[in-house]
Amino acid sequence: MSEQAVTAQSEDFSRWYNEIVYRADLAAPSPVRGCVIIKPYGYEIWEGIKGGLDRRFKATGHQNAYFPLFIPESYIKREAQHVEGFSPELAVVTHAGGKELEEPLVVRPTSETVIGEAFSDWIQSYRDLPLLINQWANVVRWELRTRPFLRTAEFLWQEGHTAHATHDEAEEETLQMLDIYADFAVEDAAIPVIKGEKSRMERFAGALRTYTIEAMMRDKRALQSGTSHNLGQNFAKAFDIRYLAENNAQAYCWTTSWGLSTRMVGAVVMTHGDDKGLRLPPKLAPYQVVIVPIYRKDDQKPLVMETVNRLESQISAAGIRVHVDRREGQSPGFKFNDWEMRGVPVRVEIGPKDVQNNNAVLARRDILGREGKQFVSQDGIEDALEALLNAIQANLLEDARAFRDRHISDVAAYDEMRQVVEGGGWARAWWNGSDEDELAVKDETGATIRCFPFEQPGGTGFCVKTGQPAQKVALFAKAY
RNA sequence: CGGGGCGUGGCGCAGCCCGGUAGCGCGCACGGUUUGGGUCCGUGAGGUCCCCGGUUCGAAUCCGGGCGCCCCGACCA
Repeated sequence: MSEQAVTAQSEDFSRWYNEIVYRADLAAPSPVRGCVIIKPYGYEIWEGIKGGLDRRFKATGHQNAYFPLFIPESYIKREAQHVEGFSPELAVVTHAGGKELEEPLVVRPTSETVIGEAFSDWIQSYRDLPLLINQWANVVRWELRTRPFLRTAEFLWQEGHTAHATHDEAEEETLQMLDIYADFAVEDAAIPVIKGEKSRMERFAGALRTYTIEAMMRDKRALQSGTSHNLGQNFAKAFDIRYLAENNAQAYCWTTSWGLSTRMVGAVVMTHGDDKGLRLPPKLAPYQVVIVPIYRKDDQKPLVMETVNRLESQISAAGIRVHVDRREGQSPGFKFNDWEMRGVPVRVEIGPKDVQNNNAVLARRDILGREGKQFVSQDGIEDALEALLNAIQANLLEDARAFRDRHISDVAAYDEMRQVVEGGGWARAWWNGSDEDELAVKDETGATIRCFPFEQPGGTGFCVKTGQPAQKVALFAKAY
């Protein structure tokens, strides 16, 4: 790791992002174009995300299962819009076992089709419904341009797939899962998100409706951070997912799917990070607390380390993830910078003076310098840390929320919208345009409709593009 | 697929124009020094100079061809 400072966010945000990802040791380049190696520190963040979501899925009655990586090519083609949406980015296996396959196998870009096929076997009766399944998996989408975590050719995610007896139940499920994503984002990742519905253009290939949570990154670009789709009966009809109702009549199921990916790791980096590196929300931080021992000469070392070891077990026993930096070659100053780069929420410094005074220095990552430092007694340090971690979690959320709200503007005129978007902000405007109008906006301003927020101002207005009366407002932004 | 750039120890680069012992910074190993905000000094390990062909006594350098990667655009979780 180089010891030079990273590129400032203000200077070149995307360069900043790449440097942070590699220098904070989240990921490493892979031999295959568009793929990355997720290193342990990055993977632990993902594990935190998995844990937070999985708990919520289970609590709402979902079960995990696993479906094959390979999908017969013909499956993908069964739902018309689905093929059209995914064909360009499929990786296809044509040979295996030294022979050409009779039917090529697609490496799954998503699993609606295989799971739909399975569901049609599993579901016979209304008594089998609802069927609530989730899988943790890798998927492949051969994207033209990739960036670590934000868009890679292969990525990790969870995809939920459910089947229901009625449209309303499916809709309820779709919205419930969006709520779960939003709750996770806000509570665990400290990322404020806006819930809303996607426009027709941005809808999932084959869905009736797509809902999204949208987050604002530190460069003010929007990141779609999780989506939930009401698939209607489209996949049920393509894969013959039917059930026998109470009245002894056959009916097609109503299905949903919803996913959240390793992109969320990128969201955490870009929502909270600053020029010193990552700032991890305590709930997702692999290490919530790092202890840096400080000693001048070898004779001080045993004394300091004795205290450090004692505090380590004391803090760990309180359920706080703590790490002691026992590296010999580096100075404390180096370690301070290193852990700031890696975004550890709280640093504990223990030196000879602290040993003598039964003290410890706590330094918080979200407030750098003297202002963020405090001296506490070693007795009950775990309580002080607990409180501090909570405060940091809350502060990161508040910080991100304030930043976001500062950069969303209501606009009435098209020129105004163009201005806002050019300045990097998000524009909220009345909309009743067509697909063509939406495309035109993208061409002319670079912004897309991120969503029609659930939270609407009420009343009606005039479309920012067509000038016609409009029923709802849309959120426009440049997106990742 | 259009437009630009680049391939030289693990990483970042210089050398190429004008052919002649392959260099620098970081990192790594060892020894010492230092340690409360990125210590300093010394010693050392580490290279098919992207690949193939050509010119030449001699090619990282010149010529021809190929491959790969990065950035910008269109596509996208």
